[in-house]
Amino acid sequence: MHKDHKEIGLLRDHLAKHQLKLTRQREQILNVFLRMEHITAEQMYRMLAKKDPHIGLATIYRTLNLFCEAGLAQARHFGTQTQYDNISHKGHHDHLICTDCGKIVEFENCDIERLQEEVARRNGFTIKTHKLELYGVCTNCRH
Amino acid sequence: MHKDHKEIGLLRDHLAKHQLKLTRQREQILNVFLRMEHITAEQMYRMLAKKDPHIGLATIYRTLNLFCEAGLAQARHFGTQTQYDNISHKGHHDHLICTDCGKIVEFENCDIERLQEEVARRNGFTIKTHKLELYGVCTNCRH
DNA sequence: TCACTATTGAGATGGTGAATCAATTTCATT
DNA sequence: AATGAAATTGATTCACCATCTCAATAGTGA
Repeated sequence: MHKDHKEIGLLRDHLAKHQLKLTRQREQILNVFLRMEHITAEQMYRMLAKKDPHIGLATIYRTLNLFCEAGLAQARHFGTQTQYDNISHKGHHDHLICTDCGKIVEFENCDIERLQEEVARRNGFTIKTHKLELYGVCTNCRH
Repeated sequence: MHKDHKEIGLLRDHLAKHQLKLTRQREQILNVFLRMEHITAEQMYRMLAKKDPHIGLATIYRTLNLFCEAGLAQARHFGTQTQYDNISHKGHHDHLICTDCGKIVEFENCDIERLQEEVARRNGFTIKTHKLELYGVCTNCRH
């Protein structure tokens, strides 16, 4: 029993439930995906480029979207590209972003998280992940 | 003194500070922008299409990005397009998003806002805006 | 007004992600 | 193991959004 192969079970469940099939490509893409916190289709493509039978870019996209449907991944539009976040890795760091110099500070705040859960519960939601970005001006840029 | 022309001052400040110019196009685009809560470049283009001297799509994109730099707007990738949110209109509604059906619920929570200010202060930041999105599953989709 | 510089607009370009479809692979059933 | 229906793959094409290019134009400080 491997410690990091809980997710393949989740994937198998989803595949079985939707009459989909477990292919070599899906396994290979999952193996790479599980080791990353987040990845783009392009990055994944490059990482798998040296595999013996090539994996096409279209398959990468399809499979990452499949992971989203199976609840393993979550798509996030970042700049022009789509980041596929690994849900199991969610040591979610939130961000403070300086709109002047672009400096980014990561933070984590349990109180905020608790309040988020509360808001979600009041609205009947079960939170899987979140994104919190604070935009402002840092000390240096305030002159 | 017009009540809705505070933003043109902000824009002028930004332009002056960066040696940029106030053009007819920028004024027209601002006028439309100020009346919308959020808008895409494509929408803006269509709304200005009947103006006497045409405004090119490239200019729309450039100007909306300028507004972001000036702190009047905030870009948000939604689906395949980019939404430009009018910051002055946002009685900052944050979002609860169902990853299954796409349902979006807006909410506001003063306690969270207060904690955000605190985090920012501890890091030497002065917050201008923020973006908070909670992703999860809504009641209907949980079966 | 002048001169300098930023801006504009039409079109070309780039880049992401999805659609197509013939060939291939999976897997439940023999 | 073999079969065959159904899903998957991958090379390519396609659609779309946003940015870049560059000659012509317009704003601004003197």
